[in-house]
Amino acid sequence: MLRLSKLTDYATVILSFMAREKTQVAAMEIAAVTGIALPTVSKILKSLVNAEVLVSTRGAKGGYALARMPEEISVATVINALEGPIALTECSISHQGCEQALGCDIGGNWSLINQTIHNALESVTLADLIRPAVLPNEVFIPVSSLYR
Amino acid sequence: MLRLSKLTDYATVILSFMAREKTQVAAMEIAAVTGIALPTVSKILKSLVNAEVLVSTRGAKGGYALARMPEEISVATVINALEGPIALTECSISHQGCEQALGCDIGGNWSLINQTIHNALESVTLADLIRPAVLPNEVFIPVSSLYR
DNA sequence: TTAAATAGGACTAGAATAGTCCAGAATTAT
DNA sequence: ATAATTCTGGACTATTCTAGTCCTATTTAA
Ligand code: FES
Ligand code: FES
Repeated sequence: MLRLSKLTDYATVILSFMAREKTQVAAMEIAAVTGIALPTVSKILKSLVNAEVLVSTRGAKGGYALARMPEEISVATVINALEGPIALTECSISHQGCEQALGCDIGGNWSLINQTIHNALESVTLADLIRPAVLPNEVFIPVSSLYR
Repeated sequence: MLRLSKLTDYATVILSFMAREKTQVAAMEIAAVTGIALPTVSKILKSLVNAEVLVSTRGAKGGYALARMPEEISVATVINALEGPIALTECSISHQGCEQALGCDIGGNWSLINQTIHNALESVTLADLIRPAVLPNEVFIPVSSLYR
């Protein structure tokens, strides 16, 4: 289904909240507001700090805050923080030693696809996500999916 | 990591082979050529038939063949066949009843992202995959060649 | 009728994800 | 100082998803 992991999804929710909040907030507060369990929130925040998307302050009155402006935090960065490098195929990452299948000599054009997708994700920022919604009218849902 | 499932990867390998072959081939033959185990090949082919990417002929001398020209089979279609609808977030699919997190009111702009990615995958066909390779960004130049 | 294929679906094992928990370190408040 | 608060790092478990296998039925050719 080419989906984002749940954790990444949560991350965008959390970050959206933080982008609106603008002030430093504690993990517990985020958990309360979003309805995501504290340990899970905590885990996500830790990943985001490691990826330098957030900065943290320890101790009483501590908490988390965005490391940069929402305009400068791309969706690609967030996905990267939670799920590692964005790439569709193995060979796109390692670029060597991929022996998925003996008869495979695809290689080339996949990286073009990967690049395209990466660009798409890189071009959307947190700021875009919290904007009222540009709404591209209709979302296309394949008929076949309705019958599963 | 936003990756394709292994099965989908296999599918592209198999389809690439079939696109070159052009004639009807049996599952066993494909298994032999690609090095993928027969039951697995079989499973994938069945999915592709259901998605109408392939047509099958039963009985002795039966086998599989592309249902359309390689130019008319998009990567999006293939992914769809193996993994279901392409969408990054839950709400993009059901468009209702997504209660991932209480505080979430993202919605809108994600579908823009989804749409972009879907377009990217829709615009690449089987024919593109088997083309010698347009080779974008990184091109590997053997060090040895630099000294000639 | 027999052999060669695909069709469909059940099933198992393994891997990845989601989620929890705890002991430790840093900071502030008392 | 001491206590309370809050993040840190990693281990751990449970659950879900994926990959892969296998079996039985059906179709077709010879
Ligand atoms: S999938 Fe990596 S070489 Fe084909
Ligand atoms: S992720 Fe679905 S509503 Fe927010």
